[in-house]
Amino acid sequence: MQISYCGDNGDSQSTMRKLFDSAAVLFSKYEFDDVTVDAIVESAGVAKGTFYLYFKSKDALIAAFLLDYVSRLDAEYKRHLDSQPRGASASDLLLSLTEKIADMVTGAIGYNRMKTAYKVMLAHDVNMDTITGYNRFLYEISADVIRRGIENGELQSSLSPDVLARHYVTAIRGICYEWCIRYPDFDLKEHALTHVRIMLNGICAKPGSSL
Amino acid sequence: MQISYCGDNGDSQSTMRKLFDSAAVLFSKYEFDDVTVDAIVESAGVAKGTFYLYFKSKDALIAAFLLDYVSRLDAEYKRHLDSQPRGASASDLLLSLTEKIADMVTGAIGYNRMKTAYKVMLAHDVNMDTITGYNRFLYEISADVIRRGIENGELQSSLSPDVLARHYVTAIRGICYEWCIRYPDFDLKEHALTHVRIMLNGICAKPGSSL
DNA sequence: GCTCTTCACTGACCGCAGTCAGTACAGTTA
DNA sequence: TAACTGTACTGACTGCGGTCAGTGAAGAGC
Repeated sequence: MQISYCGDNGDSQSTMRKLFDSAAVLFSKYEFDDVTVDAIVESAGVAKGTFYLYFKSKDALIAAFLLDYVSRLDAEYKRHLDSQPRGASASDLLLSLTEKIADMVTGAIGYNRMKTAYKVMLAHDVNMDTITGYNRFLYEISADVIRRGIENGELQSSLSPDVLARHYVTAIRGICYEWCIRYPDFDLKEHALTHVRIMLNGICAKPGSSL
Repeated sequence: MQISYCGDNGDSQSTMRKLFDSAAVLFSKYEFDDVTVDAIVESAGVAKGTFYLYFKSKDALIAAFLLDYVSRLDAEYKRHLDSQPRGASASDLLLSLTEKIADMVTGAIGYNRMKTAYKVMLAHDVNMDTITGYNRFLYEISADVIRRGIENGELQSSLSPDVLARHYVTAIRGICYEWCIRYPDFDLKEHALTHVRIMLNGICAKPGSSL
């Protein structure tokens, strides 16, 4: 896993790694909020000032941690899609992807990490491009599904697959945000599936299909 | 305007008002982040501890400030809908409402207030029910539009108007969130209108309509 | 008169994120 | 050898959100 911000000459690289790895250990044990920068630097055996040579802020470190996480997530989403039956329709694929995302969010990722991620993205002084940038792998794989659906006539829209994929991801992100602010009184998977069905019916060539 | 948390016997009420009003003045001049609790209590002429008798946290005060704001916003949305021509279709009303919301968000409310609102909602230890609760007026007025659309056969869905309204508001909130994290590189109004069109086509009885 | 309780209010204090003037030391030049 | 430069690192310090033991005044009961 590659971390940004590093001048990579010997020691400085390893200091950064020490900080990142110490933080990763602490993050796996405690909530982000409960892990102090003091604890991280103590565990890494460096002074507090050193931390800020390598990370612009605590949020920046959290962002680096999350970016790493997200790229592995997207790889898993891709694997999930690839494991679907050959003849699956684009709608089914998109719904299956949605279900998979909901499962990951409510399961492996969990409320606290999601909440922190959404907070950090709002901070806006931290580079979260791997998560928010349109070159994120998730945009690519959902655009692929949509493109194939359009090519075989199953889906139809005046909008490009890329634009539709952006609307899909925006919707999913919005629903995950809603899950965070309503937690635990919100069924993420059910809401996400219903929303995607509403959207799909809007771009389906054959209307009147089940909702 | 009614603020929560108040024991309302004489002096205590006025101390709360002093705090709230001092904060409101400062919030109108500076960003939320730049207004310190120390500045608020100094301006209100009370000690810091007193602040925490009336507000659970700085976020709670901001929430109270925003709640007030939102109820006035929703009233304006209602007025906007009422001012639309008599024969306007449900789709047109929903699109017009969407446009109005986008205008308010990018205009009167602005990036910083939106960002803070979305951050505070994530905090989850602050009561934002007036904004997130399903009894928020915005849910009611959008459900009304959808209900009338269903009743006159323009819209069709196995889902209830209330559920559809929740999906509508969730979508709008999600797109506003997206606007915040991409600010300023995101056309809120255009994205919101397109998304609502996608959703509408999904619940329109007459398919094949323009997208 | 006197204690006891209640309650609005106080401000010194704490924890934590983030800062910055300063140190130590390994080259580099003269 | 001496003076200079760049750089990895340091830790005391600041600012701010939030806490809590304590104060003073206004009743309640005797």
